[in-house]
Amino acid sequence: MDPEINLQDLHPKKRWRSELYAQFVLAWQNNNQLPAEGTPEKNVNSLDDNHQLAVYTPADASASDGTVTQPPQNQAGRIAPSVEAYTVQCSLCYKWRLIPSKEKFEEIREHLIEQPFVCRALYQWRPQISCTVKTDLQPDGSKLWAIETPNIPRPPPRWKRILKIRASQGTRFADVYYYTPSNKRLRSTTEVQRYLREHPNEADGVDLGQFSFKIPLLVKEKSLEEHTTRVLQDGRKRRRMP
DNA sequence: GCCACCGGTGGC
DNA sequence: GCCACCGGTGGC
Repeated sequence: MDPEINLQDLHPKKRWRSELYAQFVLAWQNNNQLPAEGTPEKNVNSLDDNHQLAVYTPADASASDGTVTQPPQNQAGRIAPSVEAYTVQCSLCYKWRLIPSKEKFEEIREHLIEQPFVCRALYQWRPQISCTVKTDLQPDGSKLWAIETPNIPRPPPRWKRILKIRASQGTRFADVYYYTPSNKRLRSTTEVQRYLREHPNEADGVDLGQFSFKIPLLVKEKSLEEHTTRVLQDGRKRRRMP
């Protein structure tokens, strides 16, 4: 039986903040490490094969999203980074757990507030997992992290939600796009609205509430630790950091 | 000509 | 100041 935290005990604001720990890990300069096409990726430090984690890589992105076959380049020839892994922080022990797939991540994210993530939720993939197992990943200066908004709905069946990191860090660091079942790219709720109106055959059972164009908040690893510590101090002083 | 990408801006 | 939205444009 999973232990459960009592959300009622937390001040709403603190509760909100304490549940913010669904995060992307972004690989910033992974262009030198693109795995050969079709090669399963097993690069996650400190994990053994039993864990069978699939890390979200550029190669995976091209396979599952069908949107890119080559790393995109901007005018300067720089390769845009892409999301390398998805991780969620356990609401009990605060350790980071890698999520085996983007789809699973979206599933967790969708209900993160009502169902805070706990290590044991990964039981299906990692039978030995519990809060006593050491953290999957530690901020080590090699990655960029971005904090997701909790409770973003999963995209409708056959639709895909893509976070596209920009190659040049100008006004914003990423964009969210939705791809329709017929692979048309939409970039705002008004475009979604119009598309659904003009394609009633694809609009069945689909409504605007299922879409969110919110991009995650980019944070430096250092800030991430400070942020985490601060929230811990606010919310649960007696908990130990992983 | 198309479209992916990025910057600008208007509304809040 | 933030962010949702979309126009412009450069590369293909």
